[in-house]
Amino acid sequence: MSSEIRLTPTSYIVLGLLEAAGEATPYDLKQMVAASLGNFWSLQHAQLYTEPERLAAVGYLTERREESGRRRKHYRVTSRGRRALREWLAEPTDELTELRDAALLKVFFGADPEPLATMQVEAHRAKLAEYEEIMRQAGADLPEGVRISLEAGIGAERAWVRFWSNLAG
Amino acid sequence: MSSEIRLTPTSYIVLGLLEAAGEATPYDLKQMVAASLGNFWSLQHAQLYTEPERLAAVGYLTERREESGRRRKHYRVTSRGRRALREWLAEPTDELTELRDAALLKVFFGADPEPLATMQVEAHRAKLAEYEEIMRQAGADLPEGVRISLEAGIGAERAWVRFWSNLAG
DNA sequence: GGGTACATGTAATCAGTTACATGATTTA
DNA sequence: TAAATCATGTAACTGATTACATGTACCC
Repeated sequence: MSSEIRLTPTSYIVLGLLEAAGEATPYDLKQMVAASLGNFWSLQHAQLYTEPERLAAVGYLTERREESGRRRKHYRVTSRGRRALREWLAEPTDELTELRDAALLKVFFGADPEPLATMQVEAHRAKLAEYEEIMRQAGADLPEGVRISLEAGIGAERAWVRFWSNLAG
Repeated sequence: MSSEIRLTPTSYIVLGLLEAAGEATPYDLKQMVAASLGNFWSLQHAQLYTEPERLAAVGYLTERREESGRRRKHYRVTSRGRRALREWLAEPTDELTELRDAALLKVFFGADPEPLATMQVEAHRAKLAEYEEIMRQAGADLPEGVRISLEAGIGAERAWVRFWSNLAG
């Protein structure tokens, strides 16, 4: 086994999800992503097939393929994978995420803000409501990290609603 | 000239910057990006060489190469390019940007929030201060879209500072 | 005039996206 | 049982990143 690859955020997502699940197929991963993480960091389903393969090839995961029927692939984190995940988790980062907001990009280049603001206020309000609903329903039961992330999402959405509302006149 | 390519945000950034500049070399574009846009949507410098080429190949830009000396390439938007840009600007979007924040991802997967929060508060405070300084110095002279984008950045940074401060205990 | 930093560009690689394909289940 | 939808996977493509490489100007 060739032994070095660069670990990307996608890698850590796969490692993190598998660590939580014990064992999972790419489709399971897809479900998990859709359930919560996907709100702030979505992935193409194809990546959930290729990334585990990449990780398994260098010993971060084991792969077990069903012999009959659907011949699904089941993955598990190895101790090497667990170590990599723990190291990543233990290392804080001062990296700042960029906004990379398409609507804002248009404004930057001179688009009329009004129609954008109208659409964006609505979209962000909907997203905010969705988050708040999840928080109301499940807030107390969520793992701490997940709940905190949700709070971050709520904070960000509120900021966006405020921003675009101001522009909508 | 083969006539269809997909226009990405990168494409519109190049078109938008060139439209503002009249004529520019990739290096000029790099400077422009660094000056303001890069704060919320950065690009690799190599993209500022390859993307204009891509756009020129299908008639969105013209390319003029210096005959002597550095043989720089100078680009200009064609009417086709201008039309594409205008259409993109005129079309509002309800697309919501994902957070995709590396620090938050760690929290999501169970990292200890404290050290992360400490680092992040500091980094976001610094960024916020930088934005506010730009606003103080140049705010009044900035093109409207640029100023509005800057305000968005300030709003977002404030939200992050608030969020991470809460976590830093 | 030798070093250092800025300027300019191309090539190679790779992660991520899109497209394609087929098998299994549910539903009408 | 036909149609639609969900589940599962691979292949091809391409945009973006990384790495390399050289030219030009400025400074000590």
